[in-house]
Amino acid sequence: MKRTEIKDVLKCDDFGSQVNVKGWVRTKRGSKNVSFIALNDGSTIKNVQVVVDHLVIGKSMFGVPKSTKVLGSKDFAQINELLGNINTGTALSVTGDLVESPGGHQKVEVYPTNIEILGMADPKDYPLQPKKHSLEFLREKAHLRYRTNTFSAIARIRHAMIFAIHKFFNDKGFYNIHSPIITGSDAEGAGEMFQVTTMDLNQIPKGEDGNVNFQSDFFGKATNLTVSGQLEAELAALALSKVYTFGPTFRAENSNTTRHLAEFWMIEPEVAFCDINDDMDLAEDMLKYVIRYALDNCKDDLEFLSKRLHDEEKNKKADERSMELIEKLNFVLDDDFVRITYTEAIQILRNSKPNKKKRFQYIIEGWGADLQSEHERYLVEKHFKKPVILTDYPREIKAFYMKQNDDGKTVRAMDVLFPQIGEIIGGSQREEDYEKLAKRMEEMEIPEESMWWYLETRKFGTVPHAGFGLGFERLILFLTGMGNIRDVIPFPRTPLNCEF
RNA sequence: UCCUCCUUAGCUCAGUUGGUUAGAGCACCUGACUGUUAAUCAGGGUGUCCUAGGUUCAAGUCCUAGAGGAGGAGCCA
Repeated sequence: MKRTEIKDVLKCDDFGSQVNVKGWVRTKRGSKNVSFIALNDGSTIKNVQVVVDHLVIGKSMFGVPKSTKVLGSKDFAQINELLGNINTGTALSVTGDLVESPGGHQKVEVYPTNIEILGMADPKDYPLQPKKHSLEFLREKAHLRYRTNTFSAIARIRHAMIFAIHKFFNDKGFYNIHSPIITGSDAEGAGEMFQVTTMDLNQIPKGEDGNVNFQSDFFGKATNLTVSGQLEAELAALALSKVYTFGPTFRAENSNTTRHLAEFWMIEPEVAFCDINDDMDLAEDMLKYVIRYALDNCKDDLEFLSKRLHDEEKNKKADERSMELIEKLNFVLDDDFVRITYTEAIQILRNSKPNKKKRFQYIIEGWGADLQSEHERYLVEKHFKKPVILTDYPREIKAFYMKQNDDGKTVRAMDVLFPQIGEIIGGSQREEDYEKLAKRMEEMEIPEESMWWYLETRKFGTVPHAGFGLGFERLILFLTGMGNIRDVIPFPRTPLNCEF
């Protein structure tokens, strides 16, 4: 019989019809004559309840005579063995009647005439119990944590967001670009890189100067994993007009926080004939689109995660609790993001209470200081109480490729700041003037010879263009209300941790 | 990389000023129960108190070092 997914079974009202469901047991409860099995197949966060009448299953599967009433008789040995092998984690194929549930917690349930055990799970060894586990414990069981409500919900939302992002850009006429994962450029300027080599690390060939000789390496030169697809995306945008990348990104920073991964996924749109204002519009539109998509398509999972967050924060003081998850998502949709310049932000921060009362760990003295997370959080969570886009940062604290303003002091950077997670997007209008770009690279000691291809786009038909980078896992953090980025990617890579 | 905290049963955790045989809830095992909703009821402790040294008559508890984990900061997305 053809399998029906549980999400469809739960929607069905064709009572009396035969169905087959397959899935993994979440809990089994039972009394002498009847057992209740909650079965989940990942198609939805909801379980289907399988109600096993011991006499009925005995009759249909093992030919136990209808007249049998003595439960201890040997006719029941097979039934008891079957039920004994059904535990949390066991994989089952269940065939039976779809019936309207007399219980209050579900509309339908399955009344089986046949149960096949597809894969057993010894309850003495299976680590997941029908109870709340700590996220730290589940991180160590990353191979099994998909089988929990929290992590299956996150997985489904992650998928929905991947799809929504592609749909958003496709509908707007963007082309998806596969930027390279192995790069020969060591000047992407976005952080420490992982080296890629096939050399025997015990016998590294050295040149006469004592430095490593990469000529015998696979590519004949030093290579790394990409830290950004932006530079390649710019090349594509200066031919295709509107492009985006969505790929893995690698940073070898020794960052030990709830917001950093060594391997993460990044979305980087790049648009020609576009200035920083268009760039901000695009960023705001995209964030609102995908949040709207999640609210429209991931309702059950978001409701579960909202409840989870609420339970988690029960012990916190009222003013330390976060906003209810779905309310928070709607809140982002309802208002325009605040757009202010770095200079205006400094003014606000200098006059703020925590700055005057020296509550900030880093006191804002004057223009030019880099903003710390405490300052960003103050602006977003206390002052404006909505997402903020900061623009026109001092050029000294930003990357070489950002377009320089006429004031000679600032660049057309824009950072989108969200509550709790801080910087979710970093972007800029790019410097399209060859002379200015080359001069800035020289000042920042970026070797021109390794970036000749990038510079050539400013020599041949250069146009104003802009783009940004969105950290995918930070988006998922925000959407799911989770507190640690290691819980929104299936197999997190962080310093000293590359399990699975 | 810096700062702070944590590590006791399968899981979550309690364990007082150092003092008999180290505890609870859940899980698990045994049994009871005619429809449960993280079922309930009765019984059962299943332990390298992270590791290695040290102090002490006596260490889960104090000291030193190490390992692992978490939170915050920096870097950033």
